[in-house]
Amino acid sequence: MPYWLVKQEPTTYAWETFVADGHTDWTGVRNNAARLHLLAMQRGDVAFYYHSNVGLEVVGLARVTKTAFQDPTADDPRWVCVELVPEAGVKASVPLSALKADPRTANMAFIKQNRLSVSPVTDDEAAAILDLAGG
DNA sequence: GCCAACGTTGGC
DNA sequence: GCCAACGTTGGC
Repeated sequence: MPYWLVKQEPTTYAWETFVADGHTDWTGVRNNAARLHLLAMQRGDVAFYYHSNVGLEVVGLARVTKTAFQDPTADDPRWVCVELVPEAGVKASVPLSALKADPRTANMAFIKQNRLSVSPVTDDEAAAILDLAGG
């Protein structure tokens, strides 16, 4: 089961807003590496939800409910988005500092390339994040 | 406010 | 096709 990490600034679209909405189309990705990750997402995959800029922590888990389709906010039809629904909040949010400090997560793609808005998470990394989040 | 990392653009 | 310049993003 593949895992992912999506990040968003809470001032733009906070986890709490996402929960209130019940679902969202993950639009606005304009980076080719992130685009390839969107295309690789399968229905049922879990994505960790990370607050960038403000908060700097993993705050919840989302589930992919629609695989990649054309991003309606883009002129170029190459850009795609997926639909996500909030799955669960985490017991304890996991700060970036904890991810960096833990050898199990210190080498995550997300940490090495923090500008990527969608990045893959390995099974081991996902287990470690869930552990840090209190299960 | 600064700097590092990365992608894009444009001149050659 | 290369590479310097620039813009954007994100963390500190």
